[in-house]
Amino acid sequence: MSTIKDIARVAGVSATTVSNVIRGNTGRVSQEMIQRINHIIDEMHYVPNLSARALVSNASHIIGVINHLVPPEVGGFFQDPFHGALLAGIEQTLRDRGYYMMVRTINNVPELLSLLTNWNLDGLIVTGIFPSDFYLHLKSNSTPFILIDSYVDSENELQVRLADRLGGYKATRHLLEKGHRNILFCGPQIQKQGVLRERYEGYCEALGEYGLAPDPANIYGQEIGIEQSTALGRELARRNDYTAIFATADILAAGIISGLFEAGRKVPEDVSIVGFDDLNIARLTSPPLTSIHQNVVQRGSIAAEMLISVLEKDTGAPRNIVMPVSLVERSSVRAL
Amino acid sequence: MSTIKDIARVAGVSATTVSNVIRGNTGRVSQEMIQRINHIIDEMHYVPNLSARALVSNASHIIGVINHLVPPEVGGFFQDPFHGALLAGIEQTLRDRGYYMMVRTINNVPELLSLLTNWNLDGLIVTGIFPSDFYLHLKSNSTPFILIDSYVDSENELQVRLADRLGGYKATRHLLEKGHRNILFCGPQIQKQGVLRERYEGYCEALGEYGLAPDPANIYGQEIGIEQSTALGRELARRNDYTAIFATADILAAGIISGLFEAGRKVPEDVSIVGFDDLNIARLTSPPLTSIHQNVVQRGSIAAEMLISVLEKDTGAPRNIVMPVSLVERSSVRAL
DNA sequence: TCTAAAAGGTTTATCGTTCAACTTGACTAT
DNA sequence: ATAGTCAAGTTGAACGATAAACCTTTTAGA
Repeated sequence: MSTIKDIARVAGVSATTVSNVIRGNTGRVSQEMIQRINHIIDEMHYVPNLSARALVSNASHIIGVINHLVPPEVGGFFQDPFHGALLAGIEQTLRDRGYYMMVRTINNVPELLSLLTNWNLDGLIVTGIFPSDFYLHLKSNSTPFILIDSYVDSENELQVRLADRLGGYKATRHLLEKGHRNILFCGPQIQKQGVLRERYEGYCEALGEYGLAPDPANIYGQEIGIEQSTALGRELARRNDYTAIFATADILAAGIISGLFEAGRKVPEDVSIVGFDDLNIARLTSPPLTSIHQNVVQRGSIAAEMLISVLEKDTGAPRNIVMPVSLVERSSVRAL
Repeated sequence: MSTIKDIARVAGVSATTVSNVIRGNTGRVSQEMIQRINHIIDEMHYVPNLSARALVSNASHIIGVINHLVPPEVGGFFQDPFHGALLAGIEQTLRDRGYYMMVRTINNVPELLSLLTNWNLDGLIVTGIFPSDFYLHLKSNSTPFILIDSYVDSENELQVRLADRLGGYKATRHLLEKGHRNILFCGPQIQKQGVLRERYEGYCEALGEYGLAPDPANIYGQEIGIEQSTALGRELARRNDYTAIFATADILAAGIISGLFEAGRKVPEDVSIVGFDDLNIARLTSPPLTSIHQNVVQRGSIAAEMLISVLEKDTGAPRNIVMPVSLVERSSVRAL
């Protein structure tokens, strides 16, 4: 493997000059020399050693992608299709912009801190739900970070949010417009705040517009694992005082459909259902799932882009984006 | 951020001694000093800078996970559930063994080479189907690598293969035993060699045992994207000279089921189907899918483990593993 | 008493880059 | 003629760690 000194020797200049050419810092280098050096670099297949560069310049060009608390029932981070789509977008953008990506599951604060110091990470993309002490440690560290699905109530914090409330509203409103009145709400435990809370509020708002109030018996705080969601489907097959379901995640919806099917209930003939996320899986259920669409790949991509803007001191770039949602109609909802 | 010198100063020893303690190279350090240094390290929240270590020791403790040619129709690498499961296993093991993971999509040879020199990667886990010139470049480089789903005919090459032929055989045999005689084979273009070829050969072998020969009209070289697979389902709904389908990937099977459903054909009443991989999605289809199971997460984990064994000079470790397959019966096959 | 080995370190060079501070020669302006 | 400017570099220290070679002091044995 050739080093910058090898190139310098062949070109008959100092390493600094080569370094300047490589980094486009060519103010003090003649045109011929630039050509010459670039040619030699190609010839010798020279590639800069980024560990060395990271050491001296204290910037690694590595972005860490960390995650926490993606439920093991969905197979953890990498097997969760939502996070898969997110990663696809993140990776694409980081590659295009010349950054490397280091993905890591973080279980506790020391792991977080060692990740940061170990590699001089330029920045961090934070996915999954993070406990607040993680957030505090991130704040007190100088490494810039952007939050994706862990919301913080601060306009100044870098984050890529989603119009979750509107999504919940649109899903419910759609079912109401199709004539449904008794609509179940299924989603992981609703917290005081966060994604789920917002979707729930959208659900309540839509009901309100039709003069309906949420009935506690219609709220299922269900985890989105496969076992749990199919089990929920079978359980729901035993009730028949409702005609529709709003599931706050496609994988949950898919499980419910499967559970209902096993119990002999048909979608949409017997039960209508609307999902959320519009992941690939929404097109693979039988019937294909009507869902609230969000562009997850793009969301990852935007997160990466925003973080890089901050790293590269583009102060005009937005710090807090709310991505839109839309309803995608397929075949899982029937008009009454 | 404190450095090794800060620790050394506080402890009143040289940096080398601290370095020795950190790396457990404690032959020449007194017990009291070890305690003292460890205590100071904790106190000062010292974490070694791994770029510096990588630079001097020419070993980074980073393992690259590279992929190529995962069809965009399935959403690329990260959105493909097979590769997601693989990554889950890889990441888990790498973390446990103290390695970092750098995931990167490689589109051409220069990208491959720069990845290698940039970071002094300790090793490479290669996923996805790789063209042969990639393989040649990998061979000529000194970085150890292990292949997962790109087979090479060499007992000496590090790889984690699957009993694909047996899988194809078991799937087909199962359908035959249930009384099916006209069985379609659906899978991405069958090559002269590789995974698909082997599954196809297993299919032929099982047919042969029942005195049947594969009928070219029954072979569908279908890509596994969502659009294509649901389209195939609709297309297959127009034929009715068969009773069963062997789909060589669960996502393909799921699409076919969905397409058949749209066209009004029922699984398993009208058509039986067996998938391959037994991914999470196999439990979410309606009906749940009978599939050939492989432990993908474990496969990733084993690959990481094998690579690390090589890195750490464990010469006794196996170099070439073939993982088992088994049939998992769910509800997508009906006995005739 | 003297020597050898063991215990417990230290010193110095080095990894491949970058960065701040110099240098050198040619040209320009007065 | 002489200072001043500019183009086109060079030099040497640093980044944070590791590795090889070296150095003391203490202890044991003959």
